[in-house]
Amino acid sequence: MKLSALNDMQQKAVLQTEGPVLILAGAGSGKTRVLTHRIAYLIEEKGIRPQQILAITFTNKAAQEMKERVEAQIGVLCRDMWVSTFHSTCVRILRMNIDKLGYDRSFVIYDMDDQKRLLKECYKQLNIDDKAWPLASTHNEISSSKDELISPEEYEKQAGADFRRQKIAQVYHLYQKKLQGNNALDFDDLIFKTVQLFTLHPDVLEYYQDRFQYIMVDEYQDTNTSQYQLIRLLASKYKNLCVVGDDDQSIYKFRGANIHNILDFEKDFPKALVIKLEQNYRCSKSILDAANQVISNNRGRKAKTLWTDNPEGTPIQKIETQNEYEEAEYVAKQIIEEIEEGREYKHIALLYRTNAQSRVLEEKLIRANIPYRLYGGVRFYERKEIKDLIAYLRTIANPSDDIAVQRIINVPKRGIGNTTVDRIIEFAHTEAYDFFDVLLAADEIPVLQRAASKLKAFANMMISFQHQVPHIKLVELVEQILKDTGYLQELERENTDESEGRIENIKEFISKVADYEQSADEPSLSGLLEEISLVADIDNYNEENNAVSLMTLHSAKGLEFPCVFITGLEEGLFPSYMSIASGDEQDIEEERRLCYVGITRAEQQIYFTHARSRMVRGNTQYNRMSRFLEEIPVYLYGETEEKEFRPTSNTPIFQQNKVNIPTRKVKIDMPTPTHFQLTFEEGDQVKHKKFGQGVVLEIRPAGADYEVTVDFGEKGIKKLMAHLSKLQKADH
DNA sequence: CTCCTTTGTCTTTTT
DNA sequence: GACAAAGGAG
Repeated sequence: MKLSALNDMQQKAVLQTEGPVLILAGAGSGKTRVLTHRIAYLIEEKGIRPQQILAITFTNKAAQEMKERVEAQIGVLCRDMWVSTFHSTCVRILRMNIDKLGYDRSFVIYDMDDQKRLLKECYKQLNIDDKAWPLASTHNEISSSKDELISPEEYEKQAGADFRRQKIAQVYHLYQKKLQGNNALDFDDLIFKTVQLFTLHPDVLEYYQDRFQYIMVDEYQDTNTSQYQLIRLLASKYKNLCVVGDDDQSIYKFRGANIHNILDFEKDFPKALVIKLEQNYRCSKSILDAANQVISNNRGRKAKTLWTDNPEGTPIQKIETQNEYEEAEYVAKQIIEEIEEGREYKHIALLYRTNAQSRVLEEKLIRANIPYRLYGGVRFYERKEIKDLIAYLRTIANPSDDIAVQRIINVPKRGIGNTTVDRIIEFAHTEAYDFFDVLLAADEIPVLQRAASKLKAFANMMISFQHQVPHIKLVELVEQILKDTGYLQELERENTDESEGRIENIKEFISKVADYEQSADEPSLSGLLEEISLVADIDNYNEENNAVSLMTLHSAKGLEFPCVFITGLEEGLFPSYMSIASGDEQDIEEERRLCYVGITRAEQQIYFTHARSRMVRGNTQYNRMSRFLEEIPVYLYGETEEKEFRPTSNTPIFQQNKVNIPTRKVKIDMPTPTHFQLTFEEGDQVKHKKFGQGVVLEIRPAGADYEVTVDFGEKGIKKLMAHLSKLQKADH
């Protein structure tokens, strides 16, 4: 086995196979290489069997790559080696054992949307007003409690006399009861229930301890308490635990990530060997310097200095524009320049803090005929038509899944309205039936008499699908559903751009099902559903596809690109308004780490852009340049510190052509009028819905719209966006 | 029961 | 601006 390709520290990390090891791996320091070599070394030199190894990665994509790399290196397939994410690992364990916790082994996994629906149901049943108790915050509280391994009972105990927390405890209880009744787990349950399984059933724990004698965890800085406990339990017998992480890249606090897991590793595992990988192989010197300068403003870090032998490289670029449209135009123009100088599309990434920022960028890329691919945002499996189809599949796989049944009971329309559905829920609840069972017994229930025939027809159709499952292929099942329910027919009848897009998506879904059926070891309906619920969008990242990548800074973690644009570097956007307003320096520090992650994605070239004004949620904001850019010393920006970009009115690249986006249909509503036609001028009388009639004092262009100052007399002088507020010219 | 319009809230980030 | 929920008409 060749270790000569590794530096001293990397070799040390590979060779120390026994006992607890903490690898502090700076950005671009070759940690993936270390991990794959380590696994290969375990198998080849130490004679460890692949099935004794468990490696946890952050994404499915990373897992797959790591496995392939190991297999390529040792020339043997390792089918029994578990390389996967926390969630997938837990699902695998639970599928074998969850009956011990009173669930059925064919449980389904609820995504965010399902979770919210179920919560809403709880609200209804408990008579809780979602105005006074925002759904999102309740959901958040329950989710983070689960991350902290706090059960409903425990939560209630801790709530004490606190009214708010008592109320949430009530919801949490019911929510959990309903999940179990639907034979469903949410994301957080996957980990929580596995820990519970291990704590309540030591024999099961011991089985997995003996099986996984060598455990490795990547991106350890982003593990939360429940994940930590899971690993601690699994590793406690043999203690061959190797964790890899970088405290400077911890960016998932909002998801419960506990940075102390990595900061206190040596406390938890006293004899741990700590190895620091400090040589960066990825970034040019300028880029790394910039990143180091930014992150040096954080306190409470593990001491380390990331350095590189790489050349200085080209200076980093900082560009200011008037607004987000010009920012996007600059980016598009600059991408074209990069391409002309020989860069490939797939080597360019466009990063931003919030998903909402992608729209304007997409628009300009399309006009400039630049192929791109969008990751995140509205995910493929979250689209209405896809979720509908999945709900059908879920109903077939698990009729107890009330949320799925309710989603599709009247999609497409079969004359089963809200009133009927409410009555079914009511009845199911008082008599403790599954929603689906009520459908079958509808004609015996007085309040459902009128709808009974429709309900039974629906239920029978689902049952007949169920009977078919063992005999036909999954693809055929999906096609059968589309046909028998009339779903496809209805879309075809609509015949709009939108419905066409939906049909496209359905076709893509079918081909994904076919892919699954071909590639899976033992394809099954529940296996398909599981895969669907656990894939992240980034898992579909594909090098083959020669297109610019657009994604949030969070999604970019673990990836690298020769050329990176980070857009929207403005106070209030990045760092986010929330982190500034909280007044907690720790929140700013998390944003700064996110910035650090962003910068260190770049190998050769990085561009920072910020806009003086930007539309956020319908109104224009004026933001100062981000503090993070102030933290980068001037000399790194090259000769000209700040450049300003001014588009010329007829920049040739922005033709109105649409471009075909290769694989995924991206939802964009084009074209957005660049020049909104005003029907009035200064001095005219205009009408407004709320304020009535007024006189136009001033008109200023702002993005695609105009900012108009109007004197509404006693209602005051207002600044309005002409298009947005639908200002109309009025006669006297 | 369905379709259409209006209203209000919202967003940081995601397995 | 986007989307869901609520309200009103047929």
